[in-house]
Amino acid sequence: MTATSSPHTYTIKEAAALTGLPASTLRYYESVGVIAPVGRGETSMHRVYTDGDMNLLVGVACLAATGMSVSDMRRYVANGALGAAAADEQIQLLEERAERLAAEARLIKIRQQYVKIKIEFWRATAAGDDTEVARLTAAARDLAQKIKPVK
Amino acid sequence: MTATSSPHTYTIKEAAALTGLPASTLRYYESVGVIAPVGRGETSMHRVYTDGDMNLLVGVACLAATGMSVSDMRRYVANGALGAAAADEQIQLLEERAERLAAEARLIKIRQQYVKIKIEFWRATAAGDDTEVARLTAAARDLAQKIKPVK
DNA sequence: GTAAAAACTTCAAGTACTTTAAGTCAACGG
DNA sequence: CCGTTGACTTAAAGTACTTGAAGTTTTTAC
Repeated sequence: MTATSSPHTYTIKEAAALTGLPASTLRYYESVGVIAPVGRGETSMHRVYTDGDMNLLVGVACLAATGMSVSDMRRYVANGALGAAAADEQIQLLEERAERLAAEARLIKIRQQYVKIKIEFWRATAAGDDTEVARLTAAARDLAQKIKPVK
Repeated sequence: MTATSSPHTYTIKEAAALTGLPASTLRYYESVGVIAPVGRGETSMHRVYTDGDMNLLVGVACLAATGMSVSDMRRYVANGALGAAAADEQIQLLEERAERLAAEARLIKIRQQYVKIKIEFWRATAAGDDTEVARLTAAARDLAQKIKPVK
């Protein structure tokens, strides 16, 4: 490795591009304590993101994408600093995410079926095929019944 | 119940599941005038969604999914652009929605993998298995790369 | 039947960003 | 050196839901 360090740093714009989070959201997460205050430029007030910051932020972006709340993200990140001691709680937070994702996947399948039926419905409507329109309307209604067992 | 009539109506919960919009959002859209006030039960105050309401709402859900603002949705619906006469446009919207749902399903699978890896990561951390921790850290990073382009 | 549970209602307050306003700082052309 | 362009800063206001509380109604279970 060359020399002491490759202290590669990123501007907020680069950090936004790499995490997929808007710059405004990065500032927001910092302001509400999801992440610790980021370092600033010597002369300017501009935020300077390190590789370590970027690693953390990529993880935070993933959690945000699973719908984790800001307060849970705050907990999760704080626990991350604690290391192995907090493993149990981390696992619990993650298992809640897994459950939510599974439920979401089930609903998406139903919606895909529903959208498919509706496309056929509008084609039949445009074609003036009243019989088919009635059949598809009933099919859509049947799909509603499938929702109940999902609970 | 005798089969004299098939009312083809939906509760707010069914409407929510089929449109993909939460019940609270359906009420909200009604309150801010994106959709006209929905019919109510004879004896109760409960909303009763007809097939016509559902067709409109599915269209609205498509618009919402593409990030259209509430004020634009209001104007769009008021213009009748989501009426029965606009079957072609409905189909166009629904096909975009089908694509979006497919993309969402893919994304959810990736997120499920990410959460799974993170759970394993914390289990390995708790067990002090440094080799496994390193492997899972790398796996999480690889997966993060897959998520970026989708967003 | 009656009684508990689940689903619905409104309204107010909360959440998670997002945008806007007003200003600072750094780089480039003239 | 000076002006202008553009990225950055904070703070406050705005947007689009979301949740909670308190109270009906409908469904379920005995």
